[in-house]
Amino acid sequence: MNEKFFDLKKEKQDRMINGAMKVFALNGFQRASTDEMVKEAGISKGLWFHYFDNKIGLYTFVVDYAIKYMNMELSASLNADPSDFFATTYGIEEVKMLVRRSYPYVPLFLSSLNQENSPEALSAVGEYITLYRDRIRNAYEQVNRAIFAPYVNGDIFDMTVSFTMKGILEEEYAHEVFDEERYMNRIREFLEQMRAMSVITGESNPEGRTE
Amino acid sequence: MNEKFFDLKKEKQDRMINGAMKVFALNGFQRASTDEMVKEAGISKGLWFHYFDNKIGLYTFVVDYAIKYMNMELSASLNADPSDFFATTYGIEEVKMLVRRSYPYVPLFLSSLNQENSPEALSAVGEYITLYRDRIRNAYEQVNRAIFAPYVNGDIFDMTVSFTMKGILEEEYAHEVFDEERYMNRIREFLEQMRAMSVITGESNPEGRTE
Amino acid sequence: MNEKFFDLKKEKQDRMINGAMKVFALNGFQRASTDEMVKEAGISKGLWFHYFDNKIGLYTFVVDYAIKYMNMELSASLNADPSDFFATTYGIEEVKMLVRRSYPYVPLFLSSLNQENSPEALSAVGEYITLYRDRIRNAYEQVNRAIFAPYVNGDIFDMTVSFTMKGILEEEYAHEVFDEERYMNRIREFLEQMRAMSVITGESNPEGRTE
Amino acid sequence: MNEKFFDLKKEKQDRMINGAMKVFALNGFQRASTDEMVKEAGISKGLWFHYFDNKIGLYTFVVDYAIKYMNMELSASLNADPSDFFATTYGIEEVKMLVRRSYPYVPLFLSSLNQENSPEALSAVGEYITLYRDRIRNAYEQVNRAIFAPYVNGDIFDMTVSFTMKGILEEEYAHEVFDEERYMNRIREFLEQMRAMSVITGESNPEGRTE
DNA sequence: AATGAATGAGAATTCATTCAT
DNA sequence: TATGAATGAATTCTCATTCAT
Repeated sequence: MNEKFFDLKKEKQDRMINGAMKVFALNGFQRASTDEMVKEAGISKGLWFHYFDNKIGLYTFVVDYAIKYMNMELSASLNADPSDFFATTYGIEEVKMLVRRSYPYVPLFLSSLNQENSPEALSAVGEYITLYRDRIRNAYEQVNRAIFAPYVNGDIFDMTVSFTMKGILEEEYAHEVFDEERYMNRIREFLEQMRAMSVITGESNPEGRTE
Repeated sequence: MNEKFFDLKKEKQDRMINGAMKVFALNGFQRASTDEMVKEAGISKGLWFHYFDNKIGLYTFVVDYAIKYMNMELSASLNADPSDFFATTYGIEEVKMLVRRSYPYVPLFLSSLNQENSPEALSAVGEYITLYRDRIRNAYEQVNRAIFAPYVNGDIFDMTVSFTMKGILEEEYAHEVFDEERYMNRIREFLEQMRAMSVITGESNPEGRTE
Repeated sequence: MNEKFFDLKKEKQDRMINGAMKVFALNGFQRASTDEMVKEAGISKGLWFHYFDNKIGLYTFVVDYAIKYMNMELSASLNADPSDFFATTYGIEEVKMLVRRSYPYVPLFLSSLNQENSPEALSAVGEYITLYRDRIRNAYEQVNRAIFAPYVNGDIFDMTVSFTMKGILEEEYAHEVFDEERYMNRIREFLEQMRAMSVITGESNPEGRTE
Repeated sequence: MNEKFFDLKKEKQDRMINGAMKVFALNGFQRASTDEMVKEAGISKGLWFHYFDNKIGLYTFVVDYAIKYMNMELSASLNADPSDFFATTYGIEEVKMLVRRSYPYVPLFLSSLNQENSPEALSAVGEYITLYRDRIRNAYEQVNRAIFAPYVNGDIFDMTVSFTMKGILEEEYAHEVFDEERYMNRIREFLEQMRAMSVITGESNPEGRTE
């Protein structure tokens, strides 16, 4: 990409980033149409290719940007009790909602990366995704897993939570408009049920910030 | 479509169906390329359009076929304890694996229908999908939900199970080759943990066929 | 072409000839569709190519056939006063209607040859058309042109008659069904007016058979 | 169509219009090949579809253009004695030759519209053709038909003239190059003979501008 | 002789990318 | 910097022709 992109007015940069992210998130790499992105961003096609050599270059940039921004906000704004699994999980979703204010499609876009199956896109993007996964893993590092009942396998539990939340996110994004409150309610209810099912009675951390 | 398709040798029919299903499942309706399907099936492009008028016609046919076949096998081969949630769920996955023997991409294809976002594809296919959802709902009708702990909300629980299993399925299909044993192991472990977390102690149906 | 065509039952031969002629007449050489011809004739595509090597071969055969048949009927059934221009002209149209009974599209097909602009078709067919033109010219050989007023140039007059009759023919064929009576009425009225305009007063052959 | 077409250099617009008109005129709507038009116009296929959404869109545009241009020139440059049938007819042909200087295929194209038999093309184009027919009819409104001999039926006469002139036009366009002088000579000779045959002796308007 | 399944070159159309202005 | 006209390879679909049965 052309570094001069960053000399553009922030507002224009963001229009371009949001346009690209939206179209990529909704269609995947291959099916995403340059014309549509350009229309979303309100700029010309020529300019697009002036800053980003080609579609894969733009994709790479946007992946990088989304992940760096998300990771940054995780570091800046995630302030849940780091020892509590559910508070942490809920807090991460809160951060996603925060990010949505500036970049409405970052959460869906990050989620869509898992389904990407264009080999070209995958090979261009693998290392960035690792950055995000590591950051998330890091957020869970101080989680106290002693609260869980003995029959709870951590890996399976984590997988259950992450697949389900991914499903909820995608369902909510499929609506005409994304209803943030409704989304957070669904997440909260889900997490509460998961806590009730997994935490040893009497120890179920009552201060867990999931509400 | 041209009804003479059914006069073809079964093996050729299946090559065509599998080719179409694979490419549709992996790419979605729009991005799926006729050329690729044709190559997968080892036939000529012309023949494709001899039997199916156009891409959407083929898609409709394949959706119909996948769902009818899956529903048929559910009726013929699902013989788990119908009152046990986990046995039923596991049994359905066993049926999917059975279907895979003849049509390797039916499970992924059915799962992919949820993500389809081409309006053309959706409007052509809506009613068929309902048939499948109804059949699945029907399988759960006799499930005894009294075994669940009072803090277990049925809708949230079902959603958790279905999103997670969808996730596992897609992850396994993303591997070079689909390892059936590994897939069923993951499903079993997951369901066992869900049972352990949700069923009232002492009633946890010890005969539940999830192994 | 394959001479064995003539061993087929006459009725089948004619179905094939009529089917081809109709589709060629209505669409021209290039646009004429093999499928349509085959459907019109009620036979299989394979058989078509069994008797006629390819489209141009069939076209050549049909042109040849139409012209030979038309010329034969001109010789057999044209019995107007050969010295009278209008009687002869009208008589030729009567022969066309006669031919229509067996081969409904011969008249239109012959007329369409003038508009053919596919180079391939033209080069394959030139000599046959000459046969027809010569036969028509021959029919006019004994016409007495002394009856025409001095300001009537024969070439221009002939051209006027032939272009106008071609136009009428095509207009009538454009109707849902070809109305023979109506067609012959239009021809008669036209020829009568032409006679009134061109023949020297007082000599206007009152027995001229144009009705 | 894309209105920006009109921002192109006039010369390029005309190359595109002429290319399309030529290929449509010679082949009819269906058989007309985009590749051929593109080659005629010396531009790329992509550009074609950048300005005109699809083949029928281009066809509609070209019909509209040809008719508006022809009607405009009829209003601007037809200055024959409006009461004289032959002068008016000849004048219209002069206007066609004038139009040919800018758009060589307009006359043939307009003539070809009568033979169009693609339903798609016909339904897209019906109203435009009416505009042209009305304009022509309008040109004949002041014609004095009292000069004609009593045996001359106006409808049959008009039909004779129009079919014959259509025939001459198409014959001349069938030559390698269109010889304007030769064409106008044929038209003049034809009209003179028609006048001699139809106008009452002694009144034959001697100033009629057909020479 | 007869069928129609099968083929592949060619048609219209889309879309990432380039380039003159 | 910014535009959008221009390109051509790829895509969906058609059709004359071939070939196994």
